Amino acid sequence: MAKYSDQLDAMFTALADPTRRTVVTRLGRGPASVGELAQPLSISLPSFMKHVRTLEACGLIRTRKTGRVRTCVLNQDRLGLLDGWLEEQRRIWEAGTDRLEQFVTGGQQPVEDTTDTDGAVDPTGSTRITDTEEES
Amino acid sequence: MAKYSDQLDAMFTALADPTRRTVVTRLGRGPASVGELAQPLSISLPSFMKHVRTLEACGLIRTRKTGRVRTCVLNQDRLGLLDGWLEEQRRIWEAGTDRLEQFVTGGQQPVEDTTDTDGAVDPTGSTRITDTEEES
DNA sequence: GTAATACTTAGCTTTATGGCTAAGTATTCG
DNA sequence: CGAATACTTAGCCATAAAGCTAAGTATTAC
Repeated sequence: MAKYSDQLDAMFTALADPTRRTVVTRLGRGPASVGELAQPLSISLPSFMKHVRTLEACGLIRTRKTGRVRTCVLNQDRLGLLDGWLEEQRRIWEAGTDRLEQFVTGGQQPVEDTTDTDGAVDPTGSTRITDTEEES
Repeated sequence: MAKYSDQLDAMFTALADPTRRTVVTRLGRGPASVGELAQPLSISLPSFMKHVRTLEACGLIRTRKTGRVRTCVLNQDRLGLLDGWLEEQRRIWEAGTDRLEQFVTGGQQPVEDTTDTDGAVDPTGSTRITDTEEES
């Protein structure tokens, strides 16, 4: 079972390259062969194939070889992994916003980690970031 | 003006690392100092600082130094860049599904490339991807 | 004023990426 | 059958990424 975190690694890494995003976008319009995909991209076929395999490895596309042609198809569902992560983040920081509101209206420390980190508290004595000066 | 595509590069690259995603998630709960963020991550401070800079460079976090402490804050809005890209993709492949339906019901080529160089279209801008589709 | 704290800067190492050429292999065309 | 087509495999290179130690530099604590 590939860990969730590893899947995100692979997904984000795959999408971090403009060539690969181009492929994803193009495949959004429908299936295409490796050659068709590579043709407009001034890149050698071997180099392009690496991108194809990267996209396939993270599950974003699926490919199938028929005769001498390999056809690529977008696996739209896979983008749900990103939606999920974004959703998760929003859920977390919305909870944080609630705490902040509670703080503003009620008067508690708005944050100060659950889980990790430790109890080291803001040395300025107030939980603010908007304070004094700047750096070099 | 940093190109939209470059911003996506930086954003996806930043999120491709589990350490950095951990930081984003942690900052979703509220601001924290560099030291607080690094402490639970068995990594040297200099190494950790690189991650902080990477996150800052892509706009996902903002930092401010007060005294000897650098505090980091999540810039939630920046995740909208990802939402935007995902939205764009969906729009494209939903149009593709329409064409496919047209194909199934009507009888045309369901696809056939529209030489694009990336989803290198600023979704906030005006340049649409158009997608002229079908000819012949 | 001396120490401890919280980063910073420098410089180095290892591994991963992205791209290329040359040389196959399997199919399909004439 | 022989040639053209559509990838594949096998190296090889240059650059970027991620981590480390050692040695600063401000700040704050004592």
